[in-house]
Amino acid sequence: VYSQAGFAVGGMLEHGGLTPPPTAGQQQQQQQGLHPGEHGELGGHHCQDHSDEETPTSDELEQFAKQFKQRRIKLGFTQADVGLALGTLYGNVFSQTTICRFEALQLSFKNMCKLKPLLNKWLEEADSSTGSPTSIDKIAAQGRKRKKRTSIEVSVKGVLETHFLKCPKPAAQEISSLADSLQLEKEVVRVWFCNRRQKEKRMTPPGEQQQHEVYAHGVKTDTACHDL
Amino acid sequence: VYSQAGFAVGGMLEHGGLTPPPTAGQQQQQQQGLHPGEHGELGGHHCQDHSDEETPTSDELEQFAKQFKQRRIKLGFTQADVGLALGTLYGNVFSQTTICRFEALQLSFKNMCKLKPLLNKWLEEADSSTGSPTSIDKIAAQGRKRKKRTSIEVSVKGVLETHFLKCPKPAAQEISSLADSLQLEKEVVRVWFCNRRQKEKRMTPPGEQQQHEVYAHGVKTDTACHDL
DNA sequence: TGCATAAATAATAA
DNA sequence: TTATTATTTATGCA
Repeated sequence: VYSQAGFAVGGMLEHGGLTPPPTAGQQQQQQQGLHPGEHGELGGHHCQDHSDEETPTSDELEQFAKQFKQRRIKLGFTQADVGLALGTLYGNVFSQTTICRFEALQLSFKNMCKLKPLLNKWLEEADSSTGSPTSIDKIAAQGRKRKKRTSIEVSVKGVLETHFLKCPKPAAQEISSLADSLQLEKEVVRVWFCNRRQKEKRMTPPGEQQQHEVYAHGVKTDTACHDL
Repeated sequence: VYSQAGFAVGGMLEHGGLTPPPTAGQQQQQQQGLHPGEHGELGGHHCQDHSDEETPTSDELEQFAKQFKQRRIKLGFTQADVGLALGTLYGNVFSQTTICRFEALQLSFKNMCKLKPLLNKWLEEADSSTGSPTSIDKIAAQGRKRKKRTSIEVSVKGVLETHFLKCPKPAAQEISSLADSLQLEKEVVRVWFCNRRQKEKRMTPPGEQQQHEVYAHGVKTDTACHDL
């Protein structure tokens, strides 16, 4: 295992993990505070994948975790898949729970560090051997009768959500173009809206409405959501 | 508290960072990513795009403004949203008017140049992190966190269990009254039954009775349990 | 740490 | 559309 260079990290990332202290937590703006350290790293010098076999910084871990999740989803694996794969691949099985916690940065720093290289390795493998029976592809599965559950990326979800707010019931054509721009099957988008509407209905009745809506364009527009 | 990992901003590379799947995808893979026939320079998918820091030409500005607008819309943000976001993100708030003028190229050249990098940054961020609690997406109403896991008391569980045995699939109304008498949210009860049925299914097939030819679709013997 | 299960959500059935 | 199922993710707790 990896010896920790002198690193007095104790119960770091307890709950909020690496999340910085809730600066002036009033309002939902609490996420704003984290700017002191991130600044201009944007899309800059991260071309090469993490080659940190050494103790990474919290930031790196954060970055990695996020990236990891993104790619895992994109590749179509579940947390459980990964946990299992780690077992068959490197001898250490992990529960879905653990993978979940890793992605959410809810493990101890030490733990995160220990897991990172393994996951990174898995990622590389999964990434390159998409399709080859090497090991990971349990995807093969069997003749699924049911369509494999699509995993929609967070960012994409955001877009959908936004659209929903503007127009909860888009016309077929709108769905088409939306699906097109998001590179999703039209059917997937259609279903998403169906489910979203259902959810809305389930949530609404309980009276309680969100109180402060940050400068919402709150005009609960009628129905005709034209445009585009 | 569940302030789920805040994740630093960082312009995570959408999919250009790690090894691009060279395989001839045989997997349904729904390619997330750049939109087909559109531009190809926005978003931080490059390792080095310093080109934005320097004085752009009028043409570049025009191009950018156009693309910006397009993507802003696609992402579902209003000009006002952007203006505000710039404030919370980088310290400079701008009015909707300004953003509008930017998009319409109605600002002075100098002004345009000053704004461009900020907007570009915003775009990258919005593009890659829609959904993560970064900041921008607050707007996308994505602010709904996961409900805190309800803890059902043993005694209450007992009651539920009993009911389940009598009727594993209660109607909405029954759920309501049950929830009412147990002082639980209706939704919680509904979900409980859902999960309970799931569990039943998992447990029922004693042992591994996976195989066995195609038996005509299960005889949905169950039905509403109208007996109260 | 992981099990058991609550909650969330994509896909289906009716 | 509504009702449910099937699958996944996230947590309380031991």
